Amino acid sequence: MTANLAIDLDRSSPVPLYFQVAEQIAEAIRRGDLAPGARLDNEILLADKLGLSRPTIRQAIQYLVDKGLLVRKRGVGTQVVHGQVKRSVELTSLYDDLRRAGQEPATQVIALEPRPVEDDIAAILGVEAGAEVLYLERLRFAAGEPLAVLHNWLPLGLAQLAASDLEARGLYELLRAAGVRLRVANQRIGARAATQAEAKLLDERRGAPLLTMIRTTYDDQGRAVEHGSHVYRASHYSLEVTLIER
Amino acid sequence: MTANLAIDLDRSSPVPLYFQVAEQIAEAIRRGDLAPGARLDNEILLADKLGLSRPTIRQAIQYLVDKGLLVRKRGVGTQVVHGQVKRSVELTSLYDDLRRAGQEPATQVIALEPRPVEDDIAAILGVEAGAEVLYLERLRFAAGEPLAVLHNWLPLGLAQLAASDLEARGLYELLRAAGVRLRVANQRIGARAATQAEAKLLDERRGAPLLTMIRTTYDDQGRAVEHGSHVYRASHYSLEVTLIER
DNA sequence: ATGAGCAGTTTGTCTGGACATTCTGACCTC
DNA sequence: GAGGTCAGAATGTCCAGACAAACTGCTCAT
Repeated sequence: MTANLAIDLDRSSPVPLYFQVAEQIAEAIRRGDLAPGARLDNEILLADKLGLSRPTIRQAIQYLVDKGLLVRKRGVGTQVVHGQVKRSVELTSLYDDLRRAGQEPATQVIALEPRPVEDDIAAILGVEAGAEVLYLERLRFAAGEPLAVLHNWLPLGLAQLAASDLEARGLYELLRAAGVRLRVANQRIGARAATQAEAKLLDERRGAPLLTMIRTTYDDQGRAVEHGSHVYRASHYSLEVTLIER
Repeated sequence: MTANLAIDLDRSSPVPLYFQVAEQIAEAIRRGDLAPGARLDNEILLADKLGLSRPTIRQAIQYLVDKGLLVRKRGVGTQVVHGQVKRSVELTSLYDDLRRAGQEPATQVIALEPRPVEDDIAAILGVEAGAEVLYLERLRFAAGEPLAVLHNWLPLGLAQLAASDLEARGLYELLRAAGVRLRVANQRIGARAATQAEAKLLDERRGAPLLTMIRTTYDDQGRAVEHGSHVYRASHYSLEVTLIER
């Protein structure tokens, strides 16, 4: 029942112990050593086996519960969730997602310039009305085909963004490299018909269904660092999300 | 800087202390007593003030960080996220969402019957191929207008679902009332054009953009308890999601 | 047979403490 | 004035233990 999984710890590593445990359990699930429905050893036994305290084990398990890989039930135990677990929801940009899927993303920068901010965007980003913000418009390709039109507004001074950088890497990756730490994002997802201009850019017919996403991202100080309004070709893209009830 | 918020605890209540703290901080944020960007007292001071231990305070704060209301930064402190925080992502059904928004939802049950399962659905639900599952098809209205067509498949025996129940309440609410504890859901969100049949049901034109959602929900034992394939009128509905980076 | 109650198991909550790591800002040196 | 250094402050990690609550399955009485 309780698979005997081997977990080795490196106490000299800077990687937290709870994280080492969590990673190795997750790996065992991915490999199939821990089948869906399998029960883990109870926390106390597990702590004993690994020479760790129970809080540390709990932290590791909680981490995986939050990611949707495990479920816990008082008086019963901890089990692996049935059904292949999809990639958990992370704060990634489309570019990262595509590259991970082996899709060879490419980007064409249409606009990259400071621009006086409109009032609604100013309110969202928390900058003064009339101030300048960086306006960015891109066309994203995957496997040689146009996939999405991306509009972004960013406060000035966050990072030095060059068009050449944006054509080689994703926006989030560049922000992270510039020391911005993304923490929270609110997204609104909808759909609408393509306008003629959008249809032309995306190689679709006017009226074709597009997936729309409006997103605002905040950093670890709670400041808005990016606002985006994007449209995707529904025929070529869909979004995946995992929800976890606490 | 650090707002002096009054938190009172009831140690005789069955509600966990960390949750009482979290709720009252969240309430202070909603009320505006804690403005966006405001810093909380540090954990040790807070623990001291409330007569709680630091781990308990940490648990309360972590809960709000996970919900996207707060951000923490080592060496600096804990701050309220800028920008009005939307309702966090919870495992709710469309029905709950609509009622919370004061939209007066209504439901018309089109089909509710056991039916031999198709192979792909069987694999998703983890039931044997050829077994029977409950098939459910509903048309959902809001404010008198058709809003979505909902298709669901459920393992038999989970709950006794009557059409009259389904017309008065949401599916998730009924499942919860029957003792099913929903924990994790995987969703895929996309868009496509309406077929003629869908257009007729939803009072749209053929080809109108629809938001699609395919969702599988698991309970606290990791078993699939519901699979749904839904389409929404994009002109009347959009989804909101909050992502948090750990 | 059937139902109620009880005991064991397991996770949930909470305490109190220790040390590590990271960030900020002030100070000092060159 | 520029740059590096260091101390203080805050969160991050980890430990050891205690009691509470919920679930399961067994036992016992009816």
